Amino acid sequence: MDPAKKLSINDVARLAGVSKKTVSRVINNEPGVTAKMLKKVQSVIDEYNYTPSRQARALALNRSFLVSIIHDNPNASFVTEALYGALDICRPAGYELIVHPCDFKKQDTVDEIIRFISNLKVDGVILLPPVSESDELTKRLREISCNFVRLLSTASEDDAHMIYHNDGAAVGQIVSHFVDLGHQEIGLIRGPEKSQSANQRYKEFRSALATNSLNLPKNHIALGDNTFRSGMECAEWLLGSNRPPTAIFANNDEMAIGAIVKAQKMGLKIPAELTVVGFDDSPQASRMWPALTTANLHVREMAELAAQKLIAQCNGDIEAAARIRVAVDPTFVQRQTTDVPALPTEKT
Amino acid sequence: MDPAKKLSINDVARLAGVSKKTVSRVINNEPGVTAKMLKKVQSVIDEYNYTPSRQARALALNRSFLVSIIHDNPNASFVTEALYGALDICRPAGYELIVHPCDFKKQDTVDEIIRFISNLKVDGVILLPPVSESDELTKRLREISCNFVRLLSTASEDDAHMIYHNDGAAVGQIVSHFVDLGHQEIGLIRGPEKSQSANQRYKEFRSALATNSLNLPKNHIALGDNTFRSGMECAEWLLGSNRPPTAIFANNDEMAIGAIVKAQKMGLKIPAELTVVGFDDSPQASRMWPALTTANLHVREMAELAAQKLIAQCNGDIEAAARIRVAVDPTFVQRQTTDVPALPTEKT
DNA sequence: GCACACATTGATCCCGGTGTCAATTAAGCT
DNA sequence: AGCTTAATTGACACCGGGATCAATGTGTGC
Repeated sequence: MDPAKKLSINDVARLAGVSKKTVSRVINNEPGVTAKMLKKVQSVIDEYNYTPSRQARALALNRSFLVSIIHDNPNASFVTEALYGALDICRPAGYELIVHPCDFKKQDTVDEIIRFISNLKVDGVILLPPVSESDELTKRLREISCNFVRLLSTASEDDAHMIYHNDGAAVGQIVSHFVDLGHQEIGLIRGPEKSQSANQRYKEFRSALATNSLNLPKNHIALGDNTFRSGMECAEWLLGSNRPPTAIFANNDEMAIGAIVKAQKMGLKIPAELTVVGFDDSPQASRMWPALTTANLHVREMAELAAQKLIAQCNGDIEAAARIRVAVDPTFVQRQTTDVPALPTEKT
Repeated sequence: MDPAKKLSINDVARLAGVSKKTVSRVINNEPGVTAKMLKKVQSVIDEYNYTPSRQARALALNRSFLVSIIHDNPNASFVTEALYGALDICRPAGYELIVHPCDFKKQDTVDEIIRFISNLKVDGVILLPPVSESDELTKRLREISCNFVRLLSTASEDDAHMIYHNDGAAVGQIVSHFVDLGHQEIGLIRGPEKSQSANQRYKEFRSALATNSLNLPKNHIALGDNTFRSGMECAEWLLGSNRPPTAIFANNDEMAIGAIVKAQKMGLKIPAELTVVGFDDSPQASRMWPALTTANLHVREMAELAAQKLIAQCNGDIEAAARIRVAVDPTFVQRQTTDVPALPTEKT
C-alpha cells in the first residue's frame, strides 16, 4: 500500500503465496510455469506495480545492464544523434546508456577505456569514429570478452560487430553535381591521413573524378584535420594557388563551413564565385546562408542498428546480431552553396 | 595472478589474512583500523589491483551510484557541454552519469521521469532548463527524496539545490553596446512566455533599455520559441514593420542566427544594414561570417558546480552543497555582427 | 489401481559487498 | 598486577535477485 516503499521479490512471493523462485520465473518468462501460478503471480505484480531491482539482478548475473557509447568526437551533434538513436533501442531493452568521451591523442587511452569497462562491468560498447577504427582497442575488447559494435566507413569487421556507411554513391553524386554545374577545377579538403574514413572518402572522390575524366592535381588537395580552423586554413591555401579551384569538396561540414567563412572574409561570393560541398549534414549546414550542400550520414539510424546488434550480442545471439543490416547509404542533400553554375573559365 | 579474473572482497580478505569486514573498512577509509592492518590489506589491494564491485555495493547500500542529467533541449552543444562538465566531477567521485532526454510537451513526462528515477534508483539528477523550471517535478522529486540540482536563470530555489546564471550584467552590456553604436530602433526576439529564463532576460533587456532612455514598442517585440525557424519568422515580422529596427537582440543564438539568415535572404547586409546579437555563445556563433556577438553562459562551469552540489547531497551533506557557489555571470562576447555603427537615421 | 516418467515447485545457497553486535585485544588506572 | 574501559576485529545476517537440485505433484501406460 505504501507507495514510497518498493517491494522486493520476497514481498511479491509472500503476497502471491509462492516461492520467490516462482516469481523469478514469471519475471523472466521462463518456461515451466503453470497458467494458474502465472496468473496468481502476475496479478500481484500488476497490482503493486512491482519491478525487480536492477542492482540485485546485476549482482546475481554478474552483469550491469549498462552499455556505453565511446567517442572522441568534437562534433556535438554527431554524438547527440548517436545517443538518441541508441537510447531508443537500449531503454526498451532494459539497458541504460553511458556516454564515455575519451581522448585518443593520449597514449594510454585504450588502457583507460578498458579500465572503465572493467570497473563498471559494462555489458557492451558502441564505438563511434574515430575510436571505432582502432584495431588495438577491439583486440583488447575481445580479450576481456566485452561485446562491441563499431561504426565504420568501410566493411572491415564481421557483420555482427559493425555498421558502416557506404559513401561511394553520395560522393559520386557530389562529383556529378560539380560536373553538371560546369566545374573544371575542383579542390579537395581531405581529412586526416590516419583516419580510415577520410582515406576512404578521398579514394572515392578521386575515382569519381576519374570517372568524369577529371583529375586532382596535388595543389588542389589540402590536408585538414576536420576542424573549422583547418577548413579555413585549407581554403586559404587552395584559393591562393596559381590556379584556384572554383569548387571545393570538404571531408566534413565543419571544414566546409570553415572554408566558406574564410572565402567570405576574403570577399568571395558563395556560391557565385566559389562552390562548396561538405559531408555530414550537421545542423549548421541548414542553418546558415547560403545553406550548405552536403550528404546526410544517417547517424541516428546507424546508432539504432548498432544498438540492436549490441543487444543481440548481450543476449548471446551473435547470429542475430550478424543478420541485422550492416550498411547505410548517406543521402546527397543539395542546398544553396551549389546553387549556380560555374563561371565560364578562361580555359583554352 | 590471472588477470582476467576479478578478485572479490573474500579473496582479498583471505590473501591478507583478515576478515572481509576489515577489508571493507579499508576500502571505505573507515576510522578504527590500526596502521598494521591497513598496510597489510592495502598491499594486497595494490598488488592485485582490486576494485570493489559497484553492483554489490549498490545492492548493499540500496543506491546505484548513478546520477542523471535530465533535459528537454534541442541544443546539442548545450547538453554536451553540460555533460562534459558534470562528467569531470562525477567520474572521480565514483558516480556514473546517464543522459535522460525527455519531452516536456507530453502530458505525462513528469511521471515518466519519476518512473525512470525509481526504476534505476538514480541517486540524484541535474535538471537543465527548461525542465529545471518545473516546480511540479521538483515537488515530486522531494516526495521520493531524490537529490537534485536545478540549473536556473534566477534564484528561485535554496542554494543547495540550484545554480543560476545572472544575465543582468551581460544584457546591460549588450544594450550599452547598441547605444554606443548609435542604434535608436532596437528590436527583441524574445523566448517563449512560459519560459522563466526568457521572461527574466526580457525584463532585464527592457530595464537596460530604460536605463538608456530607450523604449521598446510593441512592434519591436517578436515572440519566438527559441528555434532557428522562429528566429527567421520573427525577423521577417520585425523587418516588415513600418519602422524596422536597425538592431535586434535575440533570446538565444539559434534565433539570432535564424534572424541573420532571413535578413541575408532578404538581401540585407550584416552588420552594415542590420546588427544582431544573440545569447548562449553556441559553437555556430563563432563559426559563421559575420561571427555572432553574443554572451557566453559558461554552461560547463555551471554543470561542474551543479555536479559538486549534487554529490555533496548524495553524501548527505546539504550544508556543503549550499556552500558551493550558486551564481555564474555570463560573459559578453563581441564579434562581427556588431562591427559597424548604425546608419544615420532620418529621424527628426 | 499401481508403478513409472515427467513436469512443476520450492528450500537453500550464492553473488560481493555492508551493518550489527559480540568477542577479543589493547590501553589506562589504582 | 588486576581491573575497568575503550578501541579493534570478526562472525554472521542481510540486500534482492538467480541457479541448483531435491521434493512434490501430475499424467501416462499397463
